[in-house]
Amino acid sequence: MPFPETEVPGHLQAELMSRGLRMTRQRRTILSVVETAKTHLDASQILRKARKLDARIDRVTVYRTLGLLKRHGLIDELDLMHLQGEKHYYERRPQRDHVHMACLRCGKITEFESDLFDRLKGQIERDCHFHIAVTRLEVGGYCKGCRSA
Amino acid sequence: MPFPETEVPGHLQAELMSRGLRMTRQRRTILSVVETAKTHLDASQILRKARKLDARIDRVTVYRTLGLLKRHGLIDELDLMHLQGEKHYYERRPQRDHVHMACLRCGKITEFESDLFDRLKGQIERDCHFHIAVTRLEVGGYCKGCRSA
DNA sequence: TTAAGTGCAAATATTTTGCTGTCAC
DNA sequence: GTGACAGCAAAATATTTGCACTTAA
Repeated sequence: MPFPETEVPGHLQAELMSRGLRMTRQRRTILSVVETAKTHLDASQILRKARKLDARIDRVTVYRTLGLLKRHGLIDELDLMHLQGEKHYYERRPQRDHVHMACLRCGKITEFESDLFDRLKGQIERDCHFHIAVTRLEVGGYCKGCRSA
Repeated sequence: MPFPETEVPGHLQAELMSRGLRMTRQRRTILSVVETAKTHLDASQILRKARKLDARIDRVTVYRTLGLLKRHGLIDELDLMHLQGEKHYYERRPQRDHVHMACLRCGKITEFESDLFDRLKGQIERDCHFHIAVTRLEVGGYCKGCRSA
């Protein structure tokens, strides 16, 4: 397999169709925006990018499609420590959960994967008898550049 | 010392005063609500409880006081996986960070402290050269009771 | 005394809902 | 053909801001 499962282009579309959901013109457009995003986008940014591909897309449809993807566990919702208002950001669900670090000074978002995080999740499942469906680990602080500045 | 630092009654008030902030009747009331809360409260719940102690408190003052406590690192803001809408919940900053587990079925919130979490934070600080100011680890899933039901 | 804080009203931001018409299957 | 979906308008929810009045220090 040339790409990891979640990075195959059209993966989201294939997942939704395999669940018997209808693939509309609008959904295809929104999914492609989410799939090709290089940063964490909020609903308004997704709407703007989707409209560049197809002007006939309503804001509500973006919200409904994001809700759909969320409910099916295909994307994760982030707050990024509410660095800029109360909006939510979205990313394709990764194979491996990661930490989101938000610099409180420059606003930069960094991601970090860690065995300790994987082990912590295992510990939670075992010790708390809690079946984890989704995780969100965000830390706010100061990045390397901003610490020394 | 009879109580851990953050649980001393009046701790929040003492902290704010030591930082040269004015202690108004309204602030005292709101601080006491936050300090004595037994569960995670949102702004509206805090307002309601504060008004039982003193009817002359405005919703805006609650928001401003919560913002103040947040900026001074005296309380933490939680989303609790947005289980009920987009409101935020607040808790006194604990001595030791913990995981918040939110059951997606029954809505129960559980807290869990873990050495692995402490170690993960240490790893982030070292490996990413990131100085952590605040953390938020929330996991959504199914609690023991709901898994077996 | 006076700068910080409060209350009120209004604004802003984000997301959701009701309903009618449209389109994927 | 029909039930799922989209668009539009409006509502709901949560929070913030401007400004005149009040009060802690």
